[in-house]
Amino acid sequence: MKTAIINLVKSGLQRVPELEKFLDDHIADNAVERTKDLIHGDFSSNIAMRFAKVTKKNPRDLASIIIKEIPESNLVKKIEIAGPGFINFHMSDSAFHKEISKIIKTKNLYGKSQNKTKEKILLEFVSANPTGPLHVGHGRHAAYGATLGNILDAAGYSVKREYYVNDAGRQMDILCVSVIIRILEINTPDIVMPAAGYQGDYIGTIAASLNKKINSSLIKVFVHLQNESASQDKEQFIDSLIKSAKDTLGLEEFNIIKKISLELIRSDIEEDLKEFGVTFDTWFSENSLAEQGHIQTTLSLLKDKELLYKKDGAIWFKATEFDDEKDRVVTRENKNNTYFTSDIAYHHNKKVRGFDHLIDILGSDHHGYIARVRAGLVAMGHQATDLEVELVQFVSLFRAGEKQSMSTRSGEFITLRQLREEVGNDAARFFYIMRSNEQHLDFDLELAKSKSNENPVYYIQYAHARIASVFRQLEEKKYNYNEEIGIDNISLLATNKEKLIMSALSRFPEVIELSANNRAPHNLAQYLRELANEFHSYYNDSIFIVEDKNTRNARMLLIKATQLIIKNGLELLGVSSPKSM
RNA sequence: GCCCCGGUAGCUCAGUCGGAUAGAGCACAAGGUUCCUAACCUUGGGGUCAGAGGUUCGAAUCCUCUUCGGGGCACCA
Repeated sequence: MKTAIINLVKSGLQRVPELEKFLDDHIADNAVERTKDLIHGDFSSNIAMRFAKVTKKNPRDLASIIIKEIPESNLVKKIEIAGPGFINFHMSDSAFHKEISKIIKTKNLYGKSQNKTKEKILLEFVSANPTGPLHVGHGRHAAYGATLGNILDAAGYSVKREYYVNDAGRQMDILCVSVIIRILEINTPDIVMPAAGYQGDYIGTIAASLNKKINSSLIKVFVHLQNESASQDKEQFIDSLIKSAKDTLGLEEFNIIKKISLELIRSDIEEDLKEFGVTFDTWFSENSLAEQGHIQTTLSLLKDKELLYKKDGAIWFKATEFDDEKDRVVTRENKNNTYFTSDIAYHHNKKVRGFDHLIDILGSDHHGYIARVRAGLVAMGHQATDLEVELVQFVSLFRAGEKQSMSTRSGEFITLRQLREEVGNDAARFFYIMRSNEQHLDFDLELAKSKSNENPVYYIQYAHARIASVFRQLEEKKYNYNEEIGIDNISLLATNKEKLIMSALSRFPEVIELSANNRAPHNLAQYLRELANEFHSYYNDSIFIVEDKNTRNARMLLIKATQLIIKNGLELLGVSSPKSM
């Protein structure tokens, strides 16, 4: 609907000689917006004010020149100049009626782009280290990423979702040692988990499920452990434990325990997310990059480009040549590559796999990392704009006004699973995305749990359920819903409430477009609340199941369309649409 | 010290490349159901858009400075 108005404005511009040259300007594409107040019509354009200066004309005069050139359309009832030079469009009733029958006919396709003509996007999100269960912070990433993916899909992008599994590096060794200690603990209960190990109960669960025989050589690890002195650095201590475990068990045995532990945790995360309605097209292993030689290829490519140098025994990448603030180590003094090296290879690999645009969803604490990854990507021959990073701010969990702690190592965090069990998937999904991702989120457990009017999820779901209930009532009263009669009599929808709700419904495609462009699912959440509000208001104002067959079917058609949009919208948010509550 | 995000009603937050009288929910006050679910609706009060300058026809929105809160500035990930 909005596109139609934009096209009208453009064809008006086209016939004004001094404005013709601005036709392709982005100003023309963004010159039309919904009005806040219906006394200004349905759509409004500020185009005359925008071009007043370059044409040296009074905005109102320019507006009248443009209006004269705008072609007739049966969508538009009236065009008028208002205020300092706005061009206001009052839509005809039939324009809205057409939109409603379009919703009814296209059903769940309404508002969604049919052909995937836009960029191929790789959306990477969550990517939490597989060292323990997801906590409530990861939940926000999961909800935001999944919803954004759905919305981008709906807006016509081809989207693949990916989870990057950090299955290489030191923290995996720490995980493995933590598991070994819990295995030893089964026969040696007084053994102590070092401070730098993973403390969570799930480590014990893994140890128990491994069902490993106690190898007598493991006692050496135990002895080593007993020698822990209070003065020793806890990070150094765990490193020496890792070394001694590898030596006594042998690398092969150590890696078996590591691999099994990793897969147990990773598959648990996958299951957790799946239950949350969040699925991925690929689970990309960091380790596979090294195994398939991508890290070496990357390093030698950078070397060939003379972008690497040695200093202090380490190998550095000239990140400063690509707008990073300092050069970065790719290979440490101990010959191990850094995490950053994997990331260069990884992001290069994403491009090689044929994606036009890469979106990474990261925690806001990673913002300092962006410039460096982008530098790596550009060094590998790609565009700086190929990589887009969306930052998600932290989640604070509140219970009875008290802030809950969230530290992974200590094991005292609230998991995503616990949250879902407590408040339910629907409330969790909605609460996570109802605020802008750039905003710190105070997640109020009591509120999310409350089955009351304080909870915005139920407000929207209730609108959907109420409509289902009206259809049930219709049957009980022995009436049939006839869609054709409804469409034939759609012009009977003419009350103020009906106009308001039709206007709200016709906004849905614009909201999808807006949410996609702004990477802002909360826009959609807010829209659904407004739509539900229009419906509840209509419900209280009007009787749908009336005697007159024509009016009855027209109204049922309208609320059917409303139900469709609410369902489509909630589906994008990953929230269910109950038929009764 | 440098960088990123934020500061909008009592509380939690929306606010579309800058647009018309700054909005919503909760809370508060007053009403509404012989009729399709009251998990609902209607009405009302409530604002130095953190502060100060600037840009212009027009600023919550853009620029500069100040201030407060969160985060980041590794041969960790």
